[in-house]
Amino acid sequence: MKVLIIEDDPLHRSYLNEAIRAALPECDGVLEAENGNAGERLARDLKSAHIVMDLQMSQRNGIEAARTIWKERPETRILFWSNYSDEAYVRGVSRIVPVGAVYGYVLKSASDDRLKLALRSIFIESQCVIDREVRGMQQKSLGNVNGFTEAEYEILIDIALGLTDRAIAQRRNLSVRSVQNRLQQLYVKLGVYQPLGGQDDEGRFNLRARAVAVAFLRKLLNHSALERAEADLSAWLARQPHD
Amino acid sequence: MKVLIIEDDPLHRSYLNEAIRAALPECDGVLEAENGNAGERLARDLKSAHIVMDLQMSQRNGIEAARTIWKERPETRILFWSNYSDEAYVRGVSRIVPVGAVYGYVLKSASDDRLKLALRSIFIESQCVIDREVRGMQQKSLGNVNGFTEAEYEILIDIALGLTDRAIAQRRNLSVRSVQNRLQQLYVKLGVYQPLGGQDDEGRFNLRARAVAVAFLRKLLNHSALERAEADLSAWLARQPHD
DNA sequence: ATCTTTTCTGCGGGATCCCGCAGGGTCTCG
DNA sequence: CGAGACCCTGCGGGATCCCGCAGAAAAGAT
Repeated sequence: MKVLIIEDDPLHRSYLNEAIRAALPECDGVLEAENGNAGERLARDLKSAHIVMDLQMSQRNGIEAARTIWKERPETRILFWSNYSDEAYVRGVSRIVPVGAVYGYVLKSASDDRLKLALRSIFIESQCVIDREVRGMQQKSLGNVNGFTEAEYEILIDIALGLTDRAIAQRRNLSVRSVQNRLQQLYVKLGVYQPLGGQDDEGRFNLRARAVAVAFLRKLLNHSALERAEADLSAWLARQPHD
Repeated sequence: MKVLIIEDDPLHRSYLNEAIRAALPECDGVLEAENGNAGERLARDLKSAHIVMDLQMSQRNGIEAARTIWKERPETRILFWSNYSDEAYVRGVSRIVPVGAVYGYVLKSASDDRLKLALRSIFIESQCVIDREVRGMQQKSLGNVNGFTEAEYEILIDIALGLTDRAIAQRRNLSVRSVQNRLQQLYVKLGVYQPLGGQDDEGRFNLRARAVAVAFLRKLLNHSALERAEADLSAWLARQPHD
């Protein structure tokens, strides 16, 4: 059994290496990659790898790497080991995990023991391990309580990218008016909507831009989510003949 | 001589601790704080501390901490030790460094020796040390070559926060038209402006929203910059009587 | 099959945004 | 002093956005 580490911070890499050797004595080889690209390559070469990776790497974001790895080999087991439990990350991960796949998500702030336990659970006992905090985020995200529909999240991304209503309608196969409906819905859920009564900060905010701002502040969006979205967008634009 | 470490990652903290003891034998005490708040408190208690800190901490952002520390004791020497050289960070730091202050900015990806050398330069020889990469960012940022004026940066932040033209005008003491002028300027510099000729992706983008998106993608803006801006904004809103 | 709920859609109008045009300030340089 | 460069400002108009209203279509429920 071999384990592949994908992590760009050297300190964290060597810490992980040690933890893996300690927690998994049956493991007979630990490989390291310092970014998503190298990680994908190594994962492709290895027959069936067990992977521990960071999200948020400079070269190629962890979620992208995981997506292509899982696309080629859906049975690969991946433990995400991240600093944050931003909704953007959690949503990004649960969007790409294949059905029935074994994976984990533990925070770097977790204790030594928790990490080792997660390693054993996932790689030996084939059991998913999701940190409490991350799990909470998932629930809040997927349950409709204070949670965002896939449609709402989608349109949030579209305006964050700077698309016009018309472009969004075209991209999502909707009428312009429907796009605007979803926008209104989004504004309400983000607490950005301005009831006409309050003369207080009337007209201070541009709803569209404000929605993006609070989404960022609430970590519903983050840099890597935006990068992924931008990549998707330009792929779509290239596929688009002309208007 | 005592040194204060402000850094939220335990691994990096202990690594720093070791590096400091190795590089500065004349140092007779190393204190650690795991977030900005605790760091500020410790800095206040110590007579005259030398500080090494991370930007990007969860509780209270490094730039905020540095600002209050320097406000109380401008002669404090601070070495910023960060993962990134985002323009947003570099600009944030150089905006708050007091005149004549001794400080440093080195990346975590730098070698062991570079870090130790920086420690000695700053704390012993009173000499500023700025990483090449960061320095490059500074130049590009401050020089007008592909760089952004303070005014442009300011308005970028305002639209990123979601303010309307009118609100911006009010806040910055300008007419609405002037705000719009600056916006146009900004659009041009961000490469977002759409010359009327090109029928290609005509009308695909909402310039205002798109500008914010590319600013984020180019790391001209990041989460912590937005957080600071939001705090400033709400302070200003509170100070505002009513329109 | 019928009723209900949700979502999609067109219409229309007021507010906002984007920006060309033109006039009036300040500052510098010759 | 005038010429030039720069920024600020008002005006006006076309495009876009925000959203109430109401009918049509789709998805579920009884």
